[in-house]
Amino acid sequence: MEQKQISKAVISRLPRYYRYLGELLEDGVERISSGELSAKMKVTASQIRQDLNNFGGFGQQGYGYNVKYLYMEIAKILGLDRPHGLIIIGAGNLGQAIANYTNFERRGFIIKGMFDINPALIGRVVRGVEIRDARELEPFIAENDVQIAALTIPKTMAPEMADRLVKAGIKAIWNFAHTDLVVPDDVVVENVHLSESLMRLSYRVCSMQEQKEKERERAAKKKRP
Amino acid sequence: MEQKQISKAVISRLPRYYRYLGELLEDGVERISSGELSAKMKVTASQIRQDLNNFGGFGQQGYGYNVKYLYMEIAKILGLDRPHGLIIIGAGNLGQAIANYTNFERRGFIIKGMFDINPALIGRVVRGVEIRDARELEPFIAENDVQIAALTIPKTMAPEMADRLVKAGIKAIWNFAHTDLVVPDDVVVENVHLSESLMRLSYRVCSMQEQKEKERERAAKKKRP
DNA sequence: TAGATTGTTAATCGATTAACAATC
DNA sequence: TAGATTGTTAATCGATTAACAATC
Repeated sequence: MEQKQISKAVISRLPRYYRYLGELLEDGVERISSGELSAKMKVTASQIRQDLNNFGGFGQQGYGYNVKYLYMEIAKILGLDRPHGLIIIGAGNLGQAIANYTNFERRGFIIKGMFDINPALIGRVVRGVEIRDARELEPFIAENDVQIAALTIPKTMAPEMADRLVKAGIKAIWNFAHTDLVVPDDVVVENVHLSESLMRLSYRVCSMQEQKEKERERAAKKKRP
Repeated sequence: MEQKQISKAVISRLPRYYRYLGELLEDGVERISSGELSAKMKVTASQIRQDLNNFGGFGQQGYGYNVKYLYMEIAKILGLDRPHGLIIIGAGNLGQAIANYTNFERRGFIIKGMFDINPALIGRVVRGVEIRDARELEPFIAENDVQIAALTIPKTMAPEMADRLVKAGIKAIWNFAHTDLVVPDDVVVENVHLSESLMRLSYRVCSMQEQKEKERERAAKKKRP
């Protein structure tokens, strides 16, 4: 919760620390050293200490870190200690998957509404949340405390919808559409580009295959030179 | 398609280059310079040239890059020029969302089957793909050419299922379960941890808010010192 | 040829790791 | 007190950017 621009790399590691600490907490572990945590998480102890000290000294020399305290401090840093109103734009499978994931609500992400343009979906209820007509979007945002919009619609409609969301006063867009959105500087966009993730996977599968082939060749050459 | 260990950062940028080149191709653009592409993508021209030259010289001095050629070369690098058999483990909303995304098939990711343990889902057909009983998993993998498994099941069941997949000979796991999987070195795991993505978003929303408050304070102090 | 733009080397910047003094 | 482990500084490593010679 400090200033002086924390690096993106650090931020992206915090949720993973949070997850591991949550599991330790469930297992009844009271304290942990950076060394033990490092072994569990497969990162260096140095990195853990360095990362945490961006936000203050949460540990104690000779003791380590109190799991529950650190867990709650990271929650504060990530803003999980306060509620965030969330709407889902696009009530297809992906939108419904998000709506159905109860853990988000446990972390303070309150699903206020879902929207779609498909008449077959409008009116249906997913986990207690009604799917509304996308035309009702602007008044809904104005009347409800909504910070975040998850955008789970086709990429062709995404830029126009992003504009509407920004104009309606949304603070952040969780973008699942396969396109880059253009928004003002003070609106946060977090992209989840599944196709890019799958391509990275594909690259890694192929290079793994190549590596294995090369090894096989080398082995064959050794045997029969 | 070269060796000498390409950095992860480079790989993760390739799919985005690929996406932009695909759009340029659709728009009928024949050639583009690193400078123009850099302006479009909001990255430095230097980085584009540096990234591409990891894999060979695709451009031409004084001309730039041929869009179609570069597009196809990146496809080769990413392994999109050959088919990848894919199965989906977990036929809930998320699994169905993946099954319904036609673009994956256009990139060579062929959905061979879907699996679930829920009797209400088994037998249903999603985009021509039947949902099968998870007990049929091993023989199915043995008989069909399956490289990749998308894992869209709850985290409690994920580790056990990952073991089964590895034993059955799967090459890569596209992991949507909120947990880290332990697999042998030659099995690729690509994680999509949505909850971590949402927490990063939350952090950024909160720090944006803080920044604005600070600015407001500063402005107020100036006015009334 | 002159202009444009790459490929590539060198310089800078930032992130990670190592080391250790401070201290519980 | 002695041992353990943090917080933090310094060293290393890697990634990004700048610069420019090569060349189309």
